Amino acid sequence: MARARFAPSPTGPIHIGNMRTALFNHLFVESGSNNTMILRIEDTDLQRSSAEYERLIYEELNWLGIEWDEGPDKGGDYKPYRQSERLDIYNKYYNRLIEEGKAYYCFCTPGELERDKNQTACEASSPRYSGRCRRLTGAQAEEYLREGKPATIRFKIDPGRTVVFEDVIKGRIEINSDTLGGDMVIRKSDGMPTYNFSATIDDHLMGITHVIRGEDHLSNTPKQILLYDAFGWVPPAFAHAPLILGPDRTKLSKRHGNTYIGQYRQEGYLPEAMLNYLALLSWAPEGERELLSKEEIIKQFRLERVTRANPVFDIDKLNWINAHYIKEAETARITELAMPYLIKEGLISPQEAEEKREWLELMTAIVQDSLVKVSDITDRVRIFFNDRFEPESQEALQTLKAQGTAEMLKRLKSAIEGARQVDQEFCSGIFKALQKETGIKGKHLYMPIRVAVTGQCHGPELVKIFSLLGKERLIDRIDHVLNNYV
RNA sequence: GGCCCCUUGGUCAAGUGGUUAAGACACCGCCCUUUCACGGCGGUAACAGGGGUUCGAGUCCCCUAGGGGUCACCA
Repeated sequence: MARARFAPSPTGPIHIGNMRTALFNHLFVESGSNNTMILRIEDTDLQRSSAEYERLIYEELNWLGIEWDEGPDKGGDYKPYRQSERLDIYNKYYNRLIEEGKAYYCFCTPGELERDKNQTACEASSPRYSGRCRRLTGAQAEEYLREGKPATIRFKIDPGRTVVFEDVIKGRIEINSDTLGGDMVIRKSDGMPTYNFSATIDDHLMGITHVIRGEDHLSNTPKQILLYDAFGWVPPAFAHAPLILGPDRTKLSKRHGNTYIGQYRQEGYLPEAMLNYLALLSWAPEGERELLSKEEIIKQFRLERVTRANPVFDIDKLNWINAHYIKEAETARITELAMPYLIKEGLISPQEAEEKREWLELMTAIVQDSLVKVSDITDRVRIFFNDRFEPESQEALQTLKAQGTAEMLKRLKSAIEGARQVDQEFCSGIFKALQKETGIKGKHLYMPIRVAVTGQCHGPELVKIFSLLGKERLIDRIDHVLNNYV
């Protein structure tokens, strides 16, 4: 009966690291029976949050197959699930802390705080709030409030306390309250709660039993535990997963190329590949098989088996996994996914994408096994579109200029003209016959043919190329080459 | 800088005091293929360093070094 939550801020496209956090929550929830996944939108940063980014969160989660039982779009017994709609709730708890003397209004201006910070910066330890407004009397605070002075609310953090908790992944963690920066702001002067406050209130009120998140929140945890204590609540279990690093061992960021999950989707990575790879970062299955379906991963997943060291994001391995799933996928699906790339590349029109679907699927089948990501398809199938190509290189051109090529191609052309179909049977027959008639064999036979029908020295099997292009186009291409390059 | 976390091959990682220290990606080689890709087989390569504890340490303890995180009226 565990309840876990994924609580993103709609302040940008969803990052690889966030996605893995969402995934770990999902795997954890699904690995038990009767567990619940909650999606909570933490939109308390008014400047940066937007409805569009919230929409994107749903879209990306759906793409990867991460489901939730309660959320802004789904409702649930603990609604609302958007923090900006929970302000009344937070008010109640600020007041309670103030009444109990555990929090107070602070009227320090940003300038004052800046000055304090610069002063303490000289000291060896980390900066902390001076506690100036803590000493204000109730009457003074009332007075300032009446004057309309901007105020935050601060939660008292007494020094000399040791906060201890047992992290499901990291183990026992002990932190001294001296290092927490002093009394912390729980309500900003714009009336919004700060992260540590709203997360704590909501996690408690929503009955969250397991907080699974990135390691960057490890240092927030003691502050939150102090809040739980102040309210007399029992904190949930915490599980902090190590952060994903770039190849240079710094936190994964834009400098490392694609960091948003949507970019991978757009490049033609399959969700099952992404999910499989992400699950393999900081976690390993018990057996030796690494290519696992979501169901298989769920069956084995346990938070306790998540590693503590930071993994490096390895695009090579993702590519390998993705290529595997592309090979395994239905050709119809890959064809469908390939359409936007072919259209964008100008290889086909949107109408052709529909009308010539059957042929396009035959084409996709030919190159499917060679794709690392779906977008690779454009380069692989380009040879099937332009009938007026030039030989790709000097080498290709030389191949056509070889002794006897013209004669051989003419014979090939007339054989095709006379053929019912250019299929496997036709091909093996005509290739054998050409060998006999012209005395050209091996590489010297196949290469000129390949170049004559595609312009390239490399590509799929000739038979497949023949049957896909069909009689007319083959003849047309051979004529074109005969007239211009031989 | 203070505090916290971490450290097995280039990368992901198995390993919970006794192993020839798994496996995967990448790389290299061979095979398949009259091309490319796919595929098959094989190979190179690791316990950060130093002290302890122990009959015995990748596994436990300490120190050093390195990496990461965090020190906001951002989440």
